[in-house]
Amino acid sequence: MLYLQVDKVWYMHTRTIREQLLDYAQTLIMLRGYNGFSYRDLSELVGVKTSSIHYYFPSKEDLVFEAVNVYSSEILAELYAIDPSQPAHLRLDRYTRLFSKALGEGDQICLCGMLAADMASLPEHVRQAVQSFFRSNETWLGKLLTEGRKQGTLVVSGSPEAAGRVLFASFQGAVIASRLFGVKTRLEEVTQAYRAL
Amino acid sequence: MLYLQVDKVWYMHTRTIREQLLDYAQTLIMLRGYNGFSYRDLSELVGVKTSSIHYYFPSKEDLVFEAVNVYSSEILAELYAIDPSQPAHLRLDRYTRLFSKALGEGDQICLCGMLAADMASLPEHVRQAVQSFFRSNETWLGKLLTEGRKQGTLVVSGSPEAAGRVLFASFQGAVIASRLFGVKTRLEEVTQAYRAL
DNA sequence: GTCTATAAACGGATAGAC
DNA sequence: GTCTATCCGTTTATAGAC
Repeated sequence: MLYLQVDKVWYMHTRTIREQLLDYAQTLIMLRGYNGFSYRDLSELVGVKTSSIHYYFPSKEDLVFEAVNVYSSEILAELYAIDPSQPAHLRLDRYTRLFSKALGEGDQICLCGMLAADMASLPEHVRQAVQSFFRSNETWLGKLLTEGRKQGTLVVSGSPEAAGRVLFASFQGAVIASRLFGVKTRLEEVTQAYRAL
Repeated sequence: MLYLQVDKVWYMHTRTIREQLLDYAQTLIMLRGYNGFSYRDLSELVGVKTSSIHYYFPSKEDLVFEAVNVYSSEILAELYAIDPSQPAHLRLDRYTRLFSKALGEGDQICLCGMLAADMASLPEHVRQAVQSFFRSNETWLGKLLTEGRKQGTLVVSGSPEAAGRVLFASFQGAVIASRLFGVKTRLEEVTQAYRAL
């Protein structure tokens, strides 16, 4: 739920049409990918005509660009909100739970993982937004692994940068496999593989 | 190149229309996903009308089902052809090179990884074919890691089954990231992360 | 802002001639 | 087997009234 300041007073805010459109667009991309949903799908979910959607997002590329930026901002905000003073292995558990939310009801995958798969259909500025999301996660995980090794709770080999990239790839692959097999355990198996005995 | 025995004689065989269709379908799926290509695309690539494609593959689901089965058979044949008497870490390098071929000219990802992302658009028997491919790879990698640990060349933690699943997920995620960033190093970083010092 | 109406191309699929 | 012709719903997008 969002709040808006108008005339120095805070009003509770029911989501605008624009917000609803972005929200459902995110869900549909995570479910079926960029080429797997249409303005008609959104139209039926939100209850406006497809021509009204073009008022907010002139083209589908505009819509997906804004959707990926909103998604990225929200996830990264949660990521950077993880208390850095916590032991590394506990922060890794927090990250795993954060990533698990992408699964939704078990039928979704990470929006940026999906768009990375659909990249051949997407314009350059969307690629850059997705790359930015990947890099932020990879860097964060790389630092986490370095501290975990120092603290003796996580097992890492090689450079922290490369290890962060590999770990993020594992999570992306794991969430895809998790949905494919209809199980929730795949993400935790990734975490488990990095835990020191 | 295929060879066919006709009247006790081996003739070199130019690919049939059917074979070309399956071949290009595989490429298009690896490029753009199930919802990202059409019978028209195939029609222009092979040089037959779209109605002729329906002669071989009545529906698009028939086409993708056969494509995933051909792809799976070919990759698994190469996988099982890897000499089991070789040291585990060398077999892992062979696997990495095998998986790298999915990248093509750098613009493709693994067909089964792509279809796993597109799974919400696909029928149940395609899901089972993709699951089967995942399981075969995961099992093979799990055994490999077990032997690598025994031989002291690979670093693994936890059960071999779970480790195989995590490693396969890493490869799937790595090939997606590899294409996203236009680099070829991501797959090797995965291998590197499992190598004992 | 939202609608109706419409455009123009594309989607998978079928019938029937050759 | 391959084609022409066609069906009919879908898709993204625009123009213009309200």
